[in-house]
Amino acid sequence: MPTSLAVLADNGFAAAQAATAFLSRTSAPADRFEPHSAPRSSTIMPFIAGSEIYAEGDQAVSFYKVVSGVVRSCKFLSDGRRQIDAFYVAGDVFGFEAGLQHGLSAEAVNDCKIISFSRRSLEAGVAKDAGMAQEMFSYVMRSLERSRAHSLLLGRGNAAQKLASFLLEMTSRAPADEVIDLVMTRQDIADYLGLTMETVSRTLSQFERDGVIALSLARRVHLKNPTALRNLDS
Amino acid sequence: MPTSLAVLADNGFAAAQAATAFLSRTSAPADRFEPHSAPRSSTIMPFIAGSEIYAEGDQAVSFYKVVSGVVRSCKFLSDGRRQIDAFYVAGDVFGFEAGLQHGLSAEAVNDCKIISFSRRSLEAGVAKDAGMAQEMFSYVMRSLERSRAHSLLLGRGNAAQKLASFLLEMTSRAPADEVIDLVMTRQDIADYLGLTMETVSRTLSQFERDGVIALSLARRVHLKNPTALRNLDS
DNA sequence: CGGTTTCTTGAACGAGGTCAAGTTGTGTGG
DNA sequence: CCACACAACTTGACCTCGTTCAAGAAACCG
Repeated sequence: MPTSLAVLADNGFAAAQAATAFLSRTSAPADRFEPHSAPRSSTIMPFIAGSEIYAEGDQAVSFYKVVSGVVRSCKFLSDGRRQIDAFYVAGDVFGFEAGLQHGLSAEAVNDCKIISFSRRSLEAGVAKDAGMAQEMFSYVMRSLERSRAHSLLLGRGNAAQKLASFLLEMTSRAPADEVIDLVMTRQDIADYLGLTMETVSRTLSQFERDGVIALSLARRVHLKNPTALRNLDS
Repeated sequence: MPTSLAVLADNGFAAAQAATAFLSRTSAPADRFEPHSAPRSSTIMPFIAGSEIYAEGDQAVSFYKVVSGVVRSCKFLSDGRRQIDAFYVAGDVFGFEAGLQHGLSAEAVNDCKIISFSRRSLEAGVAKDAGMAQEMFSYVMRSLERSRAHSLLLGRGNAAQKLASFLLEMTSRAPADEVIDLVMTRQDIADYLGLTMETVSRTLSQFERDGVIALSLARRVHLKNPTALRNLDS
């Protein structure tokens, strides 16, 4: 197995496994961790909350993996609005591009650690090792699935459904069920769901009044009735 | 070059080219055609307007390429609504899945011809030939880019902006500029943009009143002022 | 603590949805 | 070739949900 993707593979993704997973099943468990040594082509970097990892239009010389913290990828519109495309948590890979430049910006939502991978060295490795291409492929397929799910979410009608989907998505990625610590602001959530901050706040308040959730802190959500959320989400 | 992707590669995508394109530039021109013989693993199939190519939940044993006509991929929601994820025209590849089953349905919008590729034979080829994996990769990257663009579109506010984006997207894929023959119904457009049929109709009428477009037939759009659309789209 | 950011809540407004006719277009059979 | 039927599209009137604008409350941080 090549070294340059060893870190990418740290959550149960040996290249050999990925080879069989290519186009067939990419649902490798994301919670298995194996020790590894960081290869030359990767660099671990800290980012403080709110700082920019890369900007729209930057040369896409690297791609990234979240070690800890949360990252948002987003686009700024000419009218000042912002659209968030995705949130990335520990284990997620982001920042691959078809073109030469990044089409979106990426920013640290809270303090986080990010591993960056040189795109050039990956390309070189890929030419030698089919397994590496397949591993990348599975990451891209996962991005594609998420992006499709996000499109579906945005197209679907009302605010309650969007927030139900959002909470369920966050739960599925959170360490514990029942309690989610949202790291992002209401504005972040709004920009992700195509709503306003106020509507997000109102809808969460309504969920609380209905006994579906409890908010011990503004960003700590207790799921009292996940089934109700799932019914909304449908 | 392996045979099983020869047809996939018919629009300027030799595997060798794709190898260099991997992760760097996938913007191969889609209008160059080279002669080829159909390999064993692919089958050309006609579909009549409205018929189903595959349904959500079907085993994803194949993926597909549009030869002629238009295909929509969509999801049916429990409340009876329908969300269209993408339209595919001649040259587009669709239907790859991370999992074992299709997450969306695909239907013929009008009469069309589709080439189907066996996923198994591709997997076998991929194990032998890195170039093939890279070629698939570039198709998936293109899907990812489109899906992201669609998310952005859906999140962005008003109906006029959505329709402007939609018309520009259709122009970019249409043979001639200035005149677009929309193949899909107003309902299809609505389900793609997260609007209602009525709003689509009203907005197009408004564009016509503003002299931005002309509608010689309901589905034939003449772009009188593309700049105005681009300004809306921003 | 005091200052600042984030979040919540209220009231009025408006874009888009809903419901309901009409109109245009298209294909089919007399 | 026309008449009829059916589907697709347009338009209008009303209503609803989410936005906007504005104020106040809560949480966070030096």
